[in-house]
Amino acid sequence: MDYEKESELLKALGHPIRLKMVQGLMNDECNVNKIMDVLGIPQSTASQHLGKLKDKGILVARKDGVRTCYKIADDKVREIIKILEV
Amino acid sequence: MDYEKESELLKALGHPIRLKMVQGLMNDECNVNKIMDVLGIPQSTASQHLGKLKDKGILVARKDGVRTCYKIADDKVREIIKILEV
DNA sequence: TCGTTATATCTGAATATAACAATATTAAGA
DNA sequence: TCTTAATATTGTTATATTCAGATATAACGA
Repeated sequence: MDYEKESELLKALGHPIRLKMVQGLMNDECNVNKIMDVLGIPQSTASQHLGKLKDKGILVARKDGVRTCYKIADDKVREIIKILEV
Repeated sequence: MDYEKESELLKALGHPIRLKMVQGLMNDECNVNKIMDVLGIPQSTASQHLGKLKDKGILVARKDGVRTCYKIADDKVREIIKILEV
């Protein structure tokens, strides 16, 4: 196991807002605007958390005009979320 | 899902030393002294990390005379480690 | 081009975490 | 009781994270 890498992954998931974001993306892709509304947080805060999730390879971003759609990029992450959902 | 609680769990696992500790405890229980030697870190550092893992309910401690044996207390944690090991 | 919308980046203050030496505590044996 | 070994706690310093306002950038329609 690459302890540095995997612990970074866990740390990135280890924040309530980011955990909500990732779980919310388990089913559908979503844009920052929508995520921001659902979570009730300022736009810059949402963007920063999404940026961190992207940096760690948890999410990938796809540009669609002005919008940015994020989705889960790592199957390990999906499995971890499922375990926590039980 | 209790986002606060689960994200605290992930955050506690999200440190290379703590991840190594928990993985090392997947098979056998272990005392601080041994863990410290294996990881090559000062005793106080090891104790603090173990303390945090205990606080978050990831490990339980059992006193055996002067020794303290830690073991994994949470099956979700075992599953997460297994996923990361693949 | 201008205005608007969506998103990202910058910035600084507040807070949290990390490391580790020093010290305290506790248990067991001489 | 005195010593020693194992572990926990405390204090300090360095570093990282979080939040949110301000600002920048980019795409689109009028």
